Amino acid sequence: MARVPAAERRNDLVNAAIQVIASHGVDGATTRRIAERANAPLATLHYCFQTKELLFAAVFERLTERYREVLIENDVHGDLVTTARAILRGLLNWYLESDSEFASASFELISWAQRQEEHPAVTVYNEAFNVVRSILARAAAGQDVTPGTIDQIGYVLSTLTDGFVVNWLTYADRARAAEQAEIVVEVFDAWLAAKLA
Amino acid sequence: MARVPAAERRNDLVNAAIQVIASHGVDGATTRRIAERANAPLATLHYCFQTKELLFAAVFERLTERYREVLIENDVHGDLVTTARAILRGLLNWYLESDSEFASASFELISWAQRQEEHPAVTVYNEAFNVVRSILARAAAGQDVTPGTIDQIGYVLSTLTDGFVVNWLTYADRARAAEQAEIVVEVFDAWLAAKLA
Amino acid sequence: MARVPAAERRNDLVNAAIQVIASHGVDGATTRRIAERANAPLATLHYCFQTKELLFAAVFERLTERYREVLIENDVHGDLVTTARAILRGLLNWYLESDSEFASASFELISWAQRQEEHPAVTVYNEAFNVVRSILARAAAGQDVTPGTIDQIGYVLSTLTDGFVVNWLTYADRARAAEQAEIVVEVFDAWLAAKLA
Amino acid sequence: MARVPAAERRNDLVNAAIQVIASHGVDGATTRRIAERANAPLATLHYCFQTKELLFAAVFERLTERYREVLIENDVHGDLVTTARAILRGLLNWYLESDSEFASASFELISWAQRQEEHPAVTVYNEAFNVVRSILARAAAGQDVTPGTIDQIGYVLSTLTDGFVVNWLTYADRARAAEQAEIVVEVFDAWLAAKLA
DNA sequence: AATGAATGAGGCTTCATTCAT
DNA sequence: TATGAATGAAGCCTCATTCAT
Repeated sequence: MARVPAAERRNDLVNAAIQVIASHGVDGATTRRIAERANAPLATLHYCFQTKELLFAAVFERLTERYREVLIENDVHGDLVTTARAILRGLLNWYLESDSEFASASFELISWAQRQEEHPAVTVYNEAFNVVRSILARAAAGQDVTPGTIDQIGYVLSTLTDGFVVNWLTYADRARAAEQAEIVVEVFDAWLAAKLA
Repeated sequence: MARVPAAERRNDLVNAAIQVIASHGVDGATTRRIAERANAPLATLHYCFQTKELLFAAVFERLTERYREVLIENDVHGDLVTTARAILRGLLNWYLESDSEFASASFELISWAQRQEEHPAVTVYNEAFNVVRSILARAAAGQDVTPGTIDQIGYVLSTLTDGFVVNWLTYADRARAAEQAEIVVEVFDAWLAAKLA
Repeated sequence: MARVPAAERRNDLVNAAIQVIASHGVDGATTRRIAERANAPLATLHYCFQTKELLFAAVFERLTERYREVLIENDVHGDLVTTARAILRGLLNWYLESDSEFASASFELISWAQRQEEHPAVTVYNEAFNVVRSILARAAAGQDVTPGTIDQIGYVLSTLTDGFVVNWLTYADRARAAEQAEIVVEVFDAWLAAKLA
Repeated sequence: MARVPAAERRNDLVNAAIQVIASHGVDGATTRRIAERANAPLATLHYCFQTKELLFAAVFERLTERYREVLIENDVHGDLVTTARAILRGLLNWYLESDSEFASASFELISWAQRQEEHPAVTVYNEAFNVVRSILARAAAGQDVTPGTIDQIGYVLSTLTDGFVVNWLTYADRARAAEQAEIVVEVFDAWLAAKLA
C-alpha cells in the first residue's frame, strides 16, 4: 500500500467515516470498515487519530462546516420571511439529495453523541444555530423583531427539519418525502405569518 | 432457580432491554447488559428469545402498544382541532416525563430498525399513524374534512413531535424543552387554523 | 406433548440418535436435535439416559445387534469360500442401501468411540468379529482349516469392507461404489484362492 | 509481542490444529485448544485465519502435501508390481509410525470434510490418487497394462490402506496392526498376481 | 413419572487498540 | 513515518445438564 502523508490520510478517513456511518450506522462503523473504505491500513487510522472517538470528533467538525456551508449557500439576502423560508427549503432539499451522506450521518450520530463526554452533538447544533441566527438577524435588520423571536424562528426551523428527516429516514420514500416537504413549508409559513402579524 | 414462568421472564427481559437501550443506546444494549438488568443469567435470555433480534422485535411490539395507549389516553373526544391539539400535547408531555425510557428507546431504535430486514420501525410508525388517523376521523365526523387533510394533520403531528424529541434528546434540558413544547403547539395551532379556515 | 412411557421413549431416542448421527455427524448430534427428532422434550432425554454418553452406549448396543442380524441374514450355510464371500457381499450391499443410517452412523462413531473410557467401538468390532468367526467356523467344519486362518479371513473381510466404506462415504457416488464392490469381491476371491490353495 | 512473521504463525497454527485433531477429534479441536497448543492467543488464530473453517482448509492442504511426499518417498522406480507393493508398504508403515498425527488427523477429518460445502476430503483423495496413478503409470511403462487396470490398482491400494487404518485406530494395538499389515500386503499380492497373470 | 424452565461453561468471532519495526 | 502483526476484552450464541414442579 502506497505510503500517504498523514494530512491527506486524515481527510480520507473522515470522509470514509461519514460514508460508513451513513450506510452502516454508528455501531456498524468499525475502525476496520472505515480504514478499508479510506483505502488505508488499519493501523494508520490510529496513527492519524489516536482514538476512534477523536476521529468521530473530526467527523463532527466536518459536519459542522458542511451545515454552515449549506446554510450560507441558501441565504437569499431577502427580508426575514423570505430568508427564513429559503433556509428551510434549502435544508429540506439538501436532506433529500440522494448522495447526502452528511445528512444521514449527522442524524445517525445524534444519539451516539449524546453519550460522549463532550456532547459534540450540542456543538454542531449550537454552531448551526448561530449561523442561522446571524443570517436571520441580518435579514431582520430593518424590521421590528426581537432577538427572542429570531431564536424561536431558528428553533421552529430546526424542529421542522429534524421531524422531516426522521420520517424520511424511516420510510426512505423520496416521492412521499418531496410531498411532505411542501407541507412542512406550509406549516412554517402559517406560523410565521401568525407570529409576525 | 426461582422458577418464574416464561411469560414473566420474557416480560422482564423486554423491560430490561428498553431501559438499557434508553440509557446505553442500541449498540450499547448488549445481551449481557440486558440480562444483567433483568437479573437473569445470559443463557436465560437466549432461552426466552432465541436471538437478540427476536428480543428486539418484542421490544418493538411493546413500543407499538405503548404508543397506542398514549394516543388513546389523550383522546379527548372533542372536535377536530381540540382533539388534534390534545394528542400533540399528550405526546410532548409523554416524551418529557422523566421516566419515559419508552420515548428515548423508541427513538434510539429508529435508525437501527431501518437496517433490519423487516423494517420494524415502519411498523411502529404505521401503527401509530393508524391510531391517530382513526381518532382524528371520529373527531372530524360531523365536519367537512377530507381524508387527505386528516392524513396531513397526522403527518404534521408526527413531524413536530419528532423534531421536538431530537432537540430534547440532544440538549437534555427539561426547562428549555418545556418552553419549546409551547412553541410547537403554537406552530401546530397556526397551521391548523390556516388549514381549516 | 403427550406423556409417553419411558421404555418406549428410550427406543425412540436411540433411533433418533442414529438418524441424527448419520446425517449430522457425531458432533452435530446434539441432545436437542436428537430429542427433537424423537419428538420428545429435551428433559426426557436425560430422564431416560442420565447422560448423552449413556444414550450413545445404547446406540452402540443397537448397532452391535444390527451387525449381528446382517451377518446372520447373509449366512448361506455353504462351504467356507462360498460363505465368506456371501458375507462380504452382504455387508457391501448393506452399506450401499440408501437408508442404511446404521452404516454411516457406526462409521461416524468409530473415532468418537476411541476417545471414550470404555472404548465401545472395540466392543462392536469384537462382537461382529465373533459372529463372523462362528459362521465361518461352521462353514469350515469338514475342511482342514486352522482357527488362525479363520481369524485372518475375518480380518480381511472387515478390512475390505471398511476400506470400501471410507471411499463410499467420501465420494457418495453409488454407481462408482457399486463397481468398486465388484473389485473388492475380486480381491477377496484372489486372496482366498491363494490362501486355501 | 514476539513479532513472528505471519507465515510462520500460520504454520504453527496448522501444526497445532493437526495435533489437536489427532488427539481430540475434529469436534474436540476447538479454536481455543488449537491456539493454546500453538502458544498463541486466541485472537491471533483469527488474525491469521479469518475463520476456523479456513484454518481447516489449510490443514487439508498440508495433509495433501504430506500424502504426496509419502507416496513419492516410497516410489522405488521398479516394475509395476514392485512399485505398487512398495507404495502400499510405505503407506502402512507411515500410518504405523507413532508420531504420525497426520494419519489420524486426516482420518478424523474425512467425515467432517464430507459435511463441508467444498468437500475438501474429495480433494485430498483425488490428489493422492493422481500421484499414485502417475507413479504406477511410469512403472508400467514398458508393460502391457491398460489405464483401467492402473486405476483399479490405485483403488485397491487405498481400500486396503483405509481398511487397515480403521482397525488400527479402533484397537490402537501396534503389535497386532503390524501383523495385520503383513496380511494386507499378502492380499494385495494375491490379487495383483491374479490380475496381471 | 415426566417435563417446562433455567443455567454455567464454553463455542466462534470481532472489536478497538498497541506493539515492533 | 507508516504499517503489518498481534492481542485482551467483549460480542452473540449453543451445549449438556439440572432443577422444580
